[in-house]
Amino acid sequence: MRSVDQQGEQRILTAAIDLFGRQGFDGTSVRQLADSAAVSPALVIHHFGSKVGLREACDEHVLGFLKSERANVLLGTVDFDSARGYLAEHPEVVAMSRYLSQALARGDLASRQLFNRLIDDARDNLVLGEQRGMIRPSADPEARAALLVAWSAGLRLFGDLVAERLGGATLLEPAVSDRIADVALEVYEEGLLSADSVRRAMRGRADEARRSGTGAVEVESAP
Amino acid sequence: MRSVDQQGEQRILTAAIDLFGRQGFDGTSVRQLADSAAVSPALVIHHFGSKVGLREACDEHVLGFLKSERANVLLGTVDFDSARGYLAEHPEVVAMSRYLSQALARGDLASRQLFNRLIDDARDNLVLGEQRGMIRPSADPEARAALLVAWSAGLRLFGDLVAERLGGATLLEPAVSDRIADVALEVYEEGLLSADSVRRAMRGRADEARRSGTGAVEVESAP
DNA sequence: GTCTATATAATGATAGAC
DNA sequence: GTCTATCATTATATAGAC
Repeated sequence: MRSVDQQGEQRILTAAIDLFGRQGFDGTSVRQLADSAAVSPALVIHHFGSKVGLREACDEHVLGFLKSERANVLLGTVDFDSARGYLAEHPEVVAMSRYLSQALARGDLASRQLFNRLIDDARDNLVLGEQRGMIRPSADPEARAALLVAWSAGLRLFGDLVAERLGGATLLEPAVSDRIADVALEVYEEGLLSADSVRRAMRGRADEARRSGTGAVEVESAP
Repeated sequence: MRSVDQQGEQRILTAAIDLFGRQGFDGTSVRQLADSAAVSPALVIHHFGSKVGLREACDEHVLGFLKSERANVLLGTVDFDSARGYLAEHPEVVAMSRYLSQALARGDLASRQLFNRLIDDARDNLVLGEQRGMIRPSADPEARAALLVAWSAGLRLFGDLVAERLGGATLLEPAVSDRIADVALEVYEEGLLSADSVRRAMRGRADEARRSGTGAVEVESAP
């Protein structure tokens, strides 16, 4: 009956995830959405009640995918090689990844829930990794999970700018993702600070925490 | 003459950096801007030509501060202790930091320039750190700088959500920033992956890069 | 420099036919 | 389910007085 081609409601949802993800919620009008889905503006409202209702439907759809088995592709992985193959065959997931970043950047209630869910998953995965001996234990697993999720979300959000800087168009290009994966592994394997610097910082933190920073480790891009 | 109190133009600019940073460009109307600056909407247009013109003026203002000597406070530092004191005395810098994140998230031309400038600074600082023996050398300094800037921007952008998760309101609260600084140092000092895991990954990368990910290091929040 | 008043365009949403 | 036509609101921007 209706299974051969996408019907209006589904097309609208797909277009919304794409456009909201690329232009933001405010930057996308109902008319633009309707054009992109090849329907009338009225149909958008008819199916989803309002523009906000449509956004909520998008949230649910992406959140539903996050709970699926292939969510790790969207959530981020060191294993770019396997992710690339999957994403090449499932372009709609790329759009969901963009949408996810935009949703997080919004800072509203839905994004707060989303962010907390990501931290939950990250913490659980990290604890699991600790138990398996793959991840170094942390003195503050909750804070570490939160930090890594924020970092990860930043890379996802600014992925195109990173890619552009490295001479590519998107983070998913092998030429770009290989370089990023390599330097990420550098940090994840060995850290960023030299052994000397670490020793100095340790001393500084323990003994001179109240001194106003002269001589402390300062480097852009640290938090 | 006009130095005692801020005149309209300056008040508008200050209000714009604040509101654009907290609500985004699209989410802030000229009327709201005018109210916040206690002027008429027409004066906003008179001084800056258009709403976009006002945004460009904000970009320039923040970019100008980035070139100043205290830019490291805004750009990020491991040394939260010294940053806190400065920020407490210069609340307008907090607003600029928010604005910076929003500007980067926009993804337009200005944000691209901004992002590239941040990477330039980061790369230079990292190279300097390498020469001083404080930073581990990287096989790909350009990519590492880009990655760290994206991470840093993510933490800045999602700082409030991170803080909320850790029971605070903002990243600048000592109760929050201490925990984040500690776990960031964990990663920067020792890395994230255990020695075992590193050995396994090295083998996997070298020999089995084409195998579709089974057994590879996978953890949410990795890039 | 700053205001009031207003023009003009775009937006989200509705009514009602098919 | 889907459309055309339209409403009410809000947006940016302008004109011209002070």
